[in-house]
Amino acid sequence: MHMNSATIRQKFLEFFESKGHKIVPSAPLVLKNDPSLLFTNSGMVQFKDNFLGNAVPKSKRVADTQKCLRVSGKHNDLEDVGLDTYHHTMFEMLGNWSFGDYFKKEAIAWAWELLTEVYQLPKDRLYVTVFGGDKGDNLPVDEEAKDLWRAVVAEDRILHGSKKDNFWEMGESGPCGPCSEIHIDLRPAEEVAKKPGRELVNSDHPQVVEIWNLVFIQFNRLASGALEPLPDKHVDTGMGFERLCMAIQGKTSNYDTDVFRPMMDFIAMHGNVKYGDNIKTDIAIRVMADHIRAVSFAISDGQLPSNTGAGYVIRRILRRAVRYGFSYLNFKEPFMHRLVPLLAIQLKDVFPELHQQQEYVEKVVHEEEISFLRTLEKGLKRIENFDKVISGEQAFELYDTFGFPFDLTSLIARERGWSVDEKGFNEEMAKQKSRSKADASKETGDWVTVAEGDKPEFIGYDELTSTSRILRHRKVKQKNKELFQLVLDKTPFYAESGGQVGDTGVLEIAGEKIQVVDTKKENDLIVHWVEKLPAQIEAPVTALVNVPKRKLSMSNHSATHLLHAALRQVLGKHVEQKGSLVNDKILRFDFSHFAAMTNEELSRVETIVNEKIRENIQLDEKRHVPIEKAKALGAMALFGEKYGEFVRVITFDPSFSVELCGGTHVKATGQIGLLKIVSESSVAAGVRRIEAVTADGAFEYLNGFYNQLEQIKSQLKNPKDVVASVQTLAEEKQALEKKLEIIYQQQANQIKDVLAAKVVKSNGHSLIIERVTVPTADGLKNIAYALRNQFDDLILVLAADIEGKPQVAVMLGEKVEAAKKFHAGNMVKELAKEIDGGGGGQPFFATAGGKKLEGLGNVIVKATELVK
RNA sequence: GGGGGAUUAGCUCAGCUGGCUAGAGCGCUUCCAUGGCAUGGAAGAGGUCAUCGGUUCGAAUCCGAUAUUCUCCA
Repeated sequence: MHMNSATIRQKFLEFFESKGHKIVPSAPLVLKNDPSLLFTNSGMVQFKDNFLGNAVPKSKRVADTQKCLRVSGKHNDLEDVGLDTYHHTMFEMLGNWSFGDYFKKEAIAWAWELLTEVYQLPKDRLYVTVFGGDKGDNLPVDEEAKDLWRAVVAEDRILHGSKKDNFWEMGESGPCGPCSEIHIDLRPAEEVAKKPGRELVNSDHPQVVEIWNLVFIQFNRLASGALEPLPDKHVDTGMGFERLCMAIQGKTSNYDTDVFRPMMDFIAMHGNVKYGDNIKTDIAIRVMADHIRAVSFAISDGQLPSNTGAGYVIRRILRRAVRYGFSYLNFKEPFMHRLVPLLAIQLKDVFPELHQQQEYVEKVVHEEEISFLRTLEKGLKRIENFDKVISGEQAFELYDTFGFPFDLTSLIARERGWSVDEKGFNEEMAKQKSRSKADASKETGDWVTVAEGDKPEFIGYDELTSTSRILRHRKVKQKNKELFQLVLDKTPFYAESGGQVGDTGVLEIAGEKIQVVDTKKENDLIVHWVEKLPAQIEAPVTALVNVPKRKLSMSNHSATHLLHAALRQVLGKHVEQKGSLVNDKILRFDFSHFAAMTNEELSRVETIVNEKIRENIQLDEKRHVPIEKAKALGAMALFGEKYGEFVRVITFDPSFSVELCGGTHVKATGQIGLLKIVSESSVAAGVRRIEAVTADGAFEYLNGFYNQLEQIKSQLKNPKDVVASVQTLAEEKQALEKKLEIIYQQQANQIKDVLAAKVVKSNGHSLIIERVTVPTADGLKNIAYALRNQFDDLILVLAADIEGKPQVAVMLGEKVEAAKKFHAGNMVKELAKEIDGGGGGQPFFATAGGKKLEGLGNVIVKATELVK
């Protein structure tokens, strides 16, 4: 049966919609507020809070296709992608969920119905697995699932799986449970006849593969390792979209489906090769076709390539693709960015965020390619200095310090018949890793429940104090520093999010004051970071936010909205927020724009914002607005931001600034007082950064300048025009320096002439041995060089008094130097003894300094003897 | 967050273990040659060697701190 990939995806969503599921959009690829994960790596990530009980699900039945990214983990490593025919960095995961609603029965029946009836996959090629039990966890075989399968599948197609394959866990701790997988055998009939597919399930055969995993979440794993049953049971399923397409379209590789093939043909055409002709070029084509997806979607979700964290992963993925193109397809110029439009069109209807930002993504990719190609070029130059045997340290330095990939080093070495010490390289790498690990070690303890409570409530939009209770706490150990995390039933503390920093403040518990050093979100949980636990953990807590700090943050945050709107007015609608930081000192706003802003543009933006401040526009805050309605109001939603069903809308003048935002804001813009832009700079290709200060910060900033100017003015005796005055001063200084230089030169010349007149001809040499007084060592040098230019048979010894310090200089003429009878360096060393000093230099010119000024006379005497 | 590197003329860079009065190519200015030019020739301007401190007779070079930037690891 033939179906294209778009149809396959659509049928999945339609199927579950018909079974009462709500179809939701994919969450962004890049995660915020989750310390345990950098990227969405499976469909369930966006529902984590539902499983953890921290959030109420939007609907009890949900289905979607989710963008996922995997670059490391037990089954996945970036370096494997492209080598085989089934690993990917970015992939789509189709999934259906039940939150305390249906369980194994429906999940199993529907999965089977979809695969065999809608997709018409052959039943005689399908196998299912069920959890076979585990002694360590004291769990039996999942008989419930097995019975349900028996209703549709022959007994001999139902297999038992180990804990590794059939018991799913979110992480070290948290919700988990047994799972049931559906596998398909895609081998040709003659091979199936030789060996039954059931023997190849879960044995890494590229054509006997898992296509769907149905997870039945029924336990919670504690940090101690023990399991406790969950009150609500959930279903979490995930089906790899690309693999499903392969199965339905009857291909033997994910890359042969219409998900990848058009892209690969495009790459092959421009690389002047044919896919399938050569294993090396095939790998390169797959790598590029795969990686551009991960990179493009990460960027469209707001993650720029960078040198830390998630951004670094994106950089690595892009660089790997460039590397393969460079080495095997001879792409010496940026090429990857040209794939972006193809991808944008292909997935326009599924993930519109890329299509909407196509130009921006292209630009970022292009710039990143250029910079990496430059890195490669520098590395290639460096390799030219190596020879035959490249040591592990050399290869590692090239990689670690200069970013030159190891496989390129060994490739080049192979081409030239050189050798590379790979073992040595790996050893250096291991050292680097252990250094970093030692630094990053962190231990997180189990949550200790103090009191039961619903989802903690944030009341900080309206209140800055509250009377609360501690719900739970835990210990976190990081770099020998012990901190505690507290969760309150309700809190006025704002948790870091949307760029605004977390609140600090004090918790008062039974007379004890506990400092809150930071407040952060962990998924939807508001976590207060404190340095110690209160003695009376169950007593009521008075929570007091640090008000002055918070107010400044509010001022900066509201100003950010005004700035955003003003930028769109001045520069155009292509301006989109790409990041922001708001604290009590400064606001930083990153946005997409392709050129540096002119001073005129900056001042227009500043003027608009300050006008809006003076208009003292009242804050219009709407909570719980349905997202569709908010968008209809013209609210700016950000790419890469995860929004719930209901959102908060912040408006300052409906015709000026309407934004979806969870941050805290001033009651009216007048409270901002003043906004002053401090700097405008570039962060990446197509992204500019503005830093600004407001309120007290702006006043201090401008006052600082004012005071500085006052000081300068008074230093200059209060001229009418300070700027002109400074300019004149600088010009005069330069002119004076020139004059002084000329005078020094003249002085030196005079001394030189005097000395030249005292030349004594002796043994065919022009001898000058004199005591002089000069202002600087440089002057002494100049005189010596001038005399060398005058006499090619010169032997010069000068004993100088330079501002009370003895100095000796010896200079030889060209001929004397060539004769090699005298050596200035040796001579000066001998003479330096007389002034308690040391020195040296080149064969024809050397200097020495010392401490004993009275010794200068002896220097003359000794020098006279030396040249005899 | 931790490690390594870089910062020299407007631009791209050289300057080895401290010591040729800090260089090259491109660009710039002036002049000469040709009908024209990414033309050829000649002369010239342009540098607090990132900043601050230290070691030394002497620091672009060695050491420390700061700033900026590249890069690897987490």
